[in-house]
This record gives sequence, C-alpha cells and structure tokens, in this order.
Amino acid sequence: MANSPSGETVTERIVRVLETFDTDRTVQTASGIGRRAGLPSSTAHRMVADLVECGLLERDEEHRVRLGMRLWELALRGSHALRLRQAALPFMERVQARVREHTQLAVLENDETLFVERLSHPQAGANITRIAGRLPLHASSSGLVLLAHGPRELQDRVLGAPLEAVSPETVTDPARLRRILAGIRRDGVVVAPGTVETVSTGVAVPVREGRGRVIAALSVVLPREAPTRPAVDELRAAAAGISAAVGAHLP
Amino acid sequence: MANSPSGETVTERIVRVLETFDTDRTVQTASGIGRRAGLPSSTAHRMVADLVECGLLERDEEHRVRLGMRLWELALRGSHALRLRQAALPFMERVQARVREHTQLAVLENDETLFVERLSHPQAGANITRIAGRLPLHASSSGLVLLAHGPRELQDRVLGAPLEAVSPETVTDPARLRRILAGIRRDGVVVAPGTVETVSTGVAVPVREGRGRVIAALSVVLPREAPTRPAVDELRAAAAGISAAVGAHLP
DNA sequence: GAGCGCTTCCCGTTGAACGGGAAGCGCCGT
DNA sequence: ACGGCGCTTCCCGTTCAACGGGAAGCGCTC
Repeated sequence: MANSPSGETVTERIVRVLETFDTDRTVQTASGIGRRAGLPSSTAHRMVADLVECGLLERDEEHRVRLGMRLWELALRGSHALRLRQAALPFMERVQARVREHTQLAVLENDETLFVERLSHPQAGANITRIAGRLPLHASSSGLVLLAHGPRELQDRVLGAPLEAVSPETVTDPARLRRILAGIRRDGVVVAPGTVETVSTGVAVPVREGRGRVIAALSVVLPREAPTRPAVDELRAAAAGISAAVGAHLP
Repeated sequence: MANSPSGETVTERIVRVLETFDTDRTVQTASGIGRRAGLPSSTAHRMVADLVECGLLERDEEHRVRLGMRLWELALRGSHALRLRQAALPFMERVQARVREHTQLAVLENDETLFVERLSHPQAGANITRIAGRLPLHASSSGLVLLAHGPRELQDRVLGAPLEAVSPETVTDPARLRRILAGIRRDGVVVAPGTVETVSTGVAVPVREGRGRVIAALSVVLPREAPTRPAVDELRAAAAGISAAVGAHLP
C-alpha cells in the first residue's frame, strides 16, 4: 500500500480485521481491533470507518463495532456451505431427535476441521465445538473421518507436523493415527472416546457427494458410557440421506 | 485508488465482487465477476486472485470461482445473527414440527426484510424466501411486523417511497399499510393472505429482546385455506421462548 | 481456421491509502 | 479539581500498491 512499509494488500488487512472477532469477542473498539490486528491506530480507525460504510461492520449505540448483517448476508447468499447445511438439516434433526445428544456437521478447510452446523439437545452434556469453530483434524471424530478420506498428501502433512493433544486422551502418535484412519476407511465410522473431552465419546461417519467424494463428516457426542450402536445406525442412515439430497434441487 | 478514475475504495469493490454471487449464481468466472461488478478485466482478475489468496473466494477444479469457506467462517464467528439463530432454532423446530409448514426468522437490515433462518417441512408448499434472502418490508408478514415496531422515521421513509407489489395482492397503499401496522402493534400478530404469493398466507409475530425492543420476526407460511389460529398460538409461544433464550448464556 | 471469450503477463502512471502527530473528549482514581 | 489514560477525530505530506490499457496465449465452438 501507499506509504506502507508492510507490503500487504488491503484485502489481507480486511481479513485480519475480521479475524479479530470471534465468539467471545463480538463487539470491540476500533482501537482494540487495531491493536489485535497489528495496525497503527489511525489506520485502524480509517479502515473500520470504511468497513462500516460498506456494511461489513456495524456500530452499536456506544460507538463500538461488531460484524455487520451485510457481511453475514454476502457470505451466506450463494455459499456452498449453506447448500450443504440446508440439505443436511432435516436429517440432522432426525438424528438429534432420536439420539438426543449434540449433532454436528463438519467440513475440511485449510487442514482443519470446520464445524458448519450443530444442533444441541437441551439435556445433552457440554460440547466445546461451535458453529464456525475449528479443531485440529486429528483431535475430533469428525476430523478423523475427514482426514481418513482426504488426499494422501494431506495425511502426510498433518501427521508429519507436531500433533497437539486437546484432551489427555487425544491420540497424537502418527502410527496409531494411521491405523485409526485405515479403520475408518474400512468400517465407514469412527468411535473416538475421550478425544475431545474425557467425559464424552465422539462418533462420526463420512458424508459423500452422491456415491463419490467425501464432502463432510456427520457426528454426535455421546456421554462416555453410552452405547454407540444406536448412534452409529442413525448416523449412517442420515449420511445416506444427506448424500442423496445434496445435488438434488433444493427447495 | 491509484490510477483509477472511479474514486472508490478497495473495500467497496470487494463488496461489489461479493455481491455478484447469489443463490442462483454460486460459481462464476473471473471475467464474469468483472462484468457484473463493473470492473475492467485486468482489475477483476487481479482482485479475484487476491481474494482467493486470502481465502474469501475459492477456485474449483475448472478454475472457476466461488465463495470461500473462510468468508463463511469469518462472517459467522462472532456474529450476532448466529447468536439469535442459535437461540431461536429449538423453538423454530418445535413450531415446524407442529404446524408442518415453512417457518422463518427475519431481521430488519437496511430498510429491508432479511431472512436469517428458515426451516422447511417436506410436505410444505412453495416458498420464495431463502436464507440470506431479502424482501421489501411491506411485502411479507415478517416485514410488516418489523416495520410496525421499527422507528417512526423508518415507517415514514418506507411508506413515503414508491411501493412495489410482489404479488397481485400485496398491499401497496400507504394508508392501508398504516392501518395494518397499527393492527400489528395492537394484536401482536399479523395475518397476511396473498401478500407474497397468491396461494399462501403469511403469519408473523414479533420477537423481543427480553421484554423490550423487537429484534426479529418469526413467521410461518400457510396454504391460503388453512386455519390460522393454531399457527398464531404456536408462534406466540415460540417468540416468548426465544425472547427468554436471547441474552441468556448460550451453550 | 477464424472468431470468441477467458486468462495471464507486462508496465508506465498516479492518486488512494498510509501513518505520524496533535488535539479533543470522556472517564476514571486521587 | 486535576492529571492521566484510552478512545477517537482531524490534518497533511509522502509514497508505493493498485490501477488498467494493451497484447499475447489458450482452449473452445461454429
């Protein structure tokens, strides 16, 4: 940019500004955004004013800043995630009604697990995943499914890098993980006890595009001691339904 | 911008690029985006490459362009719409299960009705509203509720401008509309037959933040001849539930 | 094989963007 | 009352990222 020593593009900076928002920080001051995004104060104020002008950000009553509805609209209108979500939702509701636990849909994004939808049952236990939240690929049942069906390079890249444990029981040994991935490809399901939280077991199945490529993972989070068989059956049926619905013309 | 006769900001242009995507056009060529956004070809190609670099756009197998998951993530993480939606979803599911018709949640955005969530019943009829879709405020039951509870200036502005009919029965007479709005404030509900489509009736109620300000409208779309009373009761109960859930700490 | 549309590379031009500085404002704690 | 702190707004000289016209390459279809 002009007079900027940074050599970044405006686009990169906008993304950095948007990145400063998350579930725990939905409203910020312009200065705070600048600090977190590593921008000079005057630049941050100018950019925020610019983004507000375009509707990507909004100001509340106290002059503070939050993400704009316009951004939400632009991101969803025409998005593939929405299409997938719409196809999946009826089936997810059915799973959730029968299994009565957290039900979630995840996709692969930039070598991580990105959760696209999540239904929570009122009586279900804790669950750290959130819509638009991420987890490492090796550290959740959904991620393991996505990794197992991802390209070979992805597996090598992920398993080659240092693997952090999310809970004390997260498997971080590459050799053991490779055996787990092989099991997923063989069985079409993974049961991952304690991977995310010690008290719960994740159960996940792949969702295919028609009969082909795996495009998502569908999972439930069960209490550690619950039987897994009923959940597996529900998930398999739902995944098949979603596969059929994706690609068909949606209402 | 440098060497640009336009006098626009980069941000505006990015928004214009994102605006070229919608439900019916989820994949485009870079040239097509440029044409629709009114950008010179070389500029469009550079911008698209830039946006792809940052993850806001993605390329598919045929080099074509679609909205990126990263954009989806940034827009939702930390968004107020998501919070509202999460609070509303369980109640909307209940409405949908009982009424068995399209159920939708809308907010006011830039003098229009913006639909934030929609659940469709498999057996329900057609419905032109879409998630992240818009309708004029006077032209849907949800919009009428939002307009009725909006600030006075909003009503004057909207009713002062020329009002387009969406269906042959859309009410476009300002005086009649003002009576309808008064009725909504008095009754806490609107029944709007044929406003959006001749074959259906929209029924909508306000959703309040706690006991105060109206933050959204909850609606169902019934076949024209269906009784409205059961739907009204369900909607009122659901709206009360959502009001209680919003503001409470969400799981 | 000519025509068309999408894409990529090149390159001289230039004004939008940059960011340091300073002053205004509101809110604390003393 | 006052000084300090943080957020914000305005100003303004500097400058390089962004711009966009042009041309050539590529893969279609007619």
